[in-house]
Amino acid sequence: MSEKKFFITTPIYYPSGDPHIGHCYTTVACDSIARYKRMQGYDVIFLTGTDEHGQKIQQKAAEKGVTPKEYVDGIVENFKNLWSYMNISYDRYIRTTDDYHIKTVQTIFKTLYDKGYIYKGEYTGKYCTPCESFWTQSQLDENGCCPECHRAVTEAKEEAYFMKMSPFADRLEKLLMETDYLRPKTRAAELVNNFIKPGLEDLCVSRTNVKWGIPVSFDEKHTVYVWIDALTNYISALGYLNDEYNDFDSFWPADIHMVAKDIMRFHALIWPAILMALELPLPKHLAVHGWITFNGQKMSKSLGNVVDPMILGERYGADAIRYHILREMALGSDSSFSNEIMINRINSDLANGLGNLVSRTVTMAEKYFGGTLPEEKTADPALDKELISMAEGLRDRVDEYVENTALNLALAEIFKLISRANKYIDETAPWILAKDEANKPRLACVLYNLLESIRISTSLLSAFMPSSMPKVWAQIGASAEDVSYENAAKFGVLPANVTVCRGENLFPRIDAEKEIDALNAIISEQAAKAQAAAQAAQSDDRDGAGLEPLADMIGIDDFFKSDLRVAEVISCERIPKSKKLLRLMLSDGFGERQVVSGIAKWYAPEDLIGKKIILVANLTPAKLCGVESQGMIVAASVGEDARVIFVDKDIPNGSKLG
RNA sequence: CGCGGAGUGGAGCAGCUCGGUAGCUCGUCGGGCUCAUAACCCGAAGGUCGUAGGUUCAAAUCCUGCCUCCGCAACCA
Repeated sequence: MSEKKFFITTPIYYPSGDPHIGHCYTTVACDSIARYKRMQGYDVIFLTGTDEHGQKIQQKAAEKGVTPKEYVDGIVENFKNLWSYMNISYDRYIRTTDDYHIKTVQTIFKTLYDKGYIYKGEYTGKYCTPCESFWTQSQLDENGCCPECHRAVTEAKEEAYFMKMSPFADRLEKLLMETDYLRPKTRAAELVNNFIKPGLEDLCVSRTNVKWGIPVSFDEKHTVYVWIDALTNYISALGYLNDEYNDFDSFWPADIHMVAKDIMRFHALIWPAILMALELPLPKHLAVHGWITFNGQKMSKSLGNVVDPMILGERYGADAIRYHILREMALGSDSSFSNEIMINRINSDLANGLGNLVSRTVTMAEKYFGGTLPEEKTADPALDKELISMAEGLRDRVDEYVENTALNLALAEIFKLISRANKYIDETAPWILAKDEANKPRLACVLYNLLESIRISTSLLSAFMPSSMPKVWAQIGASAEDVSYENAAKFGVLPANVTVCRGENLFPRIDAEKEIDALNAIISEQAAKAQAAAQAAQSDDRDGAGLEPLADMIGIDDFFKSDLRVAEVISCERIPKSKKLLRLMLSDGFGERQVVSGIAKWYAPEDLIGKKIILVANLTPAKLCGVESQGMIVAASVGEDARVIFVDKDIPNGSKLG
């Protein structure tokens, strides 16, 4: 057991569907860091897992006619298969349905209650079942639906436990602004200004209408709501307040929690607050990365552009995918993914750069020396010095980048040496040396220097591309000892009479045009399937694809509660400060009234003036952006868009619909 | 005047903290080489560094106004 401990985590993923390349992104990055740290001699725990509770899982399971546990068991299997395929070396896989985790969560909940941080209150709000989220009225989207998934929300009011957040506001602000907890720190101001300064709201930490979850031990009708259940996985997996493991004292606080930007908020505010309440040390770093965008768009199932990492892996190899993901990823910003970028990257760096370097070096060693270099060598410092010093210093430079979670830069640094080695071949022109027997010692030295450069770069690369680097080592005749981390900072480690052995091409060059076509075909096929599936799921009606599900039956009386009138748009203008709102003056037959409508995205004021529309005339007035709205304009939602329903000009203003 | 980020050769980015020859990767064009996976190496073209001012001997870099794009927040009765 090493004295040096290192604890790194991915988020626990929500297994409501199969894993995709977004999950890969975080996990591959953590895996590479974990492997690198192990190389450095750290005693590492690399944790990943799944967040398996909540109403959405309950519902998905019900749809399939299985128990929630059976349902998540199936998805978890798929996650684990993908991780195994991608060579993810996690040490621990936590499932929030594991007994020991449940025990920890219940104990923490009770502790926080006893300390007075958790109290019983009442929650009112709109709840989106698929997203497992409560939303305030103001957070809802243009159709009054969930701002995340745009599906209908339900009114919910219930007794609930809350956790006080205000006691931690000052410390959270300091944590974000004055420490390097958050990476990149550029997002700290955003969090502080948006959430801390306006006053942190207390956090709803229990639910009564969700059965699939961890019961509150002292009040069994309550189920622990997502935060305390999910976030505490990071410590329950170390054995905090449970008997499953005994690593909390030696591995906490975590060195790195890595997350994507959509859950940054929870890890930057709520998780530290929970730890503060428990009086536990805070994690050292929260590394936030962006999303993978596909051709500039966010990846989404509805767009059908979710890339299945398995398909890519089968075509190009898991390591090529890992490399591409890691090389493109910069902390903070989104990274664009497109078939073209990926293929170009694989071709230029892996095939042309590294693969070809290994190939030409090994071939020359075989061709000129029958595979085994002679011991007698002649150095030429003028030509060799730069390559050697670059190789010797590489490890320290990569160390620094890994330390800062800048994996893209770490890889760039390694590939600088690979490029330099390719250039070295041209400078030394081994094929000319080979023509004269007298130059053999010099030739041997050149090839040896190349093999050493390859050894050093691939030793370091093995943390990022674990399955293909051993193949290189077999070709260059390097032993396990030769490619250790220790030796990565030394030049001259391979035996002087090293024997090489040519093998398969490591990274075959990809025919870009052909592959892009093939991938596009796969993607459109997927999109078609996704649409068909959506269609089947939504409704039996063949034309129902993409439509919202039909609402519950109501009586005619309910219908007549709403007073729908024809009205004419007299004037219309944008509301400054708002992207979405238009202010309309309507003539409703009785007089004029002002209505605010969130259609500025689709209609310019002049599109509406003089037109007749349908007005919901008996809505209680409300203020939007400070402007009073006395009614609502009827519009149809077409996917993300809205279309106003216009009516015939000869229907008089004020005519009642029914 | 909500908060924050960004605008640099065809594409993607670095440089801006601490002003002083505008750099990297890919692409394009020309050349070289033949050990290698039509790979490798060299060279060239291509940029008013969003815009208008200001400070300075000197501004991509500092200051001010404006424009555009992107997140987040407040609103789509």
